[in-house]
Amino acid sequence: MGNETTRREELLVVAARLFSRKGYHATSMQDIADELNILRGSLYHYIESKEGLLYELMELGIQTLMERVRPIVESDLPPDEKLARLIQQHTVTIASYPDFMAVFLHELKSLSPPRRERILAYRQEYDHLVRRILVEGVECGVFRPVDVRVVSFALLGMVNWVYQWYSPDGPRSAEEIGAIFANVVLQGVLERPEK
Amino acid sequence: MGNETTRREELLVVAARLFSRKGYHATSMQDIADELNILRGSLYHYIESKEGLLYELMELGIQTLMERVRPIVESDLPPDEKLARLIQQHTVTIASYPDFMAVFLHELKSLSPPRRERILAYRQEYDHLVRRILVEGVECGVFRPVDVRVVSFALLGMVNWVYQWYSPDGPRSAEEIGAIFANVVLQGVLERPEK
DNA sequence: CCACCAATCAAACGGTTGTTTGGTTCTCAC
DNA sequence: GTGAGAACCAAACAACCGTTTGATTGGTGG
Repeated sequence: MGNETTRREELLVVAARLFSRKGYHATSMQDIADELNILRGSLYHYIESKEGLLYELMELGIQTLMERVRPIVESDLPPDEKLARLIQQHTVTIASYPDFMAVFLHELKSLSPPRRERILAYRQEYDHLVRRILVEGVECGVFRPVDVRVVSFALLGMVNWVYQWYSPDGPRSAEEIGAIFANVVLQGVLERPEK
Repeated sequence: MGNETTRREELLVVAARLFSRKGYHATSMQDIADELNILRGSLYHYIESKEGLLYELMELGIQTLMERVRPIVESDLPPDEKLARLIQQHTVTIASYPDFMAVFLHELKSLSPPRRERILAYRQEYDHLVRRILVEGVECGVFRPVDVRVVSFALLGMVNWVYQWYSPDGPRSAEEIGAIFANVVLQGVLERPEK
């Protein structure tokens, strides 16, 4: 780790930025090479192919997300606390690595079937983590008896959308946004009468 | 209207399907022409350019959404009822035209700046509609004093994400999904003690 | 000082891209 | 039955694509 970045990591970061801003197919090897001040053929000293590069970026994205969220799910906190922390952690992670996360969320269709299958497996694993919390909460009566599948999609849409509008210069930090999200999902927006 | 579809409308439908499945840049004029059984040069009898075609599809998407949602916002229903109906209508619209909506939500970055600006204006207009309901609800005490900006993004993420997973063959109709969404946003998932 | 190796260049490859041009076919109104 | 216009073809255009090959550079350990 430390402060040194290898040339290869530099390549990955540049590619993630370009892929997320312009899209995978709209970004040429030329574009990436220009940013690194080398010729486009030279990129193949670091990567196997353009699509291999895309796959690597997406795998990095989903793995980062998963290793940050899994400990929460497997902890022994009460379900409502787990859900709140998951929502917040997911939000913060997306805000921390917006380029990688945008690529991961956007470019699944740009992968060839075998690689797409592998990323889809990751994604389903992650979906399962989210649902486990909901099932747990409903079973022990902390949550109302909601449709777990639909609510988990609602939740994922809410947090995944963050990369579309979040800016570090905005009025709220990623932590605050995560907390607001969690609050809405748990309590709803409706004001309640005293009794 | 009626049952007759012109060749041009056929083109738009085919293009929307291909753009949404493979992405704009990954879809060639060849691909579109093949689907219509003509040569790719012949497409220019109907459209001005590939990007002009994309713009037209996106405009169709956002306009459809807006003309279905605006009457709800401008009605004189109470804010909680307005919000529930907006969420449901948005969900149903996305489920009804998934190809057009996916293109509208995904391909903004594929437009050149002038056209992108115009679509962005539509989108901001739509965002404004959503926020108006929230502000209204907070002001008259029906909603808790939430951060309107962040909550509106939460809400939009939730409903926009629908195109990623909805299937007409799934266990729930778009109307049901919309109702579940509205319920979560209004009430939250938390069970509440009797008193 | 030599040998190695990572990093990069230079040049070419076959293929595809979006778009233009000018001509052809077909249908239908008058 | 002739003129008009819509629908489409055939062919070409320059530009760019991802990838491969073999040579070259510069630094570093022995």
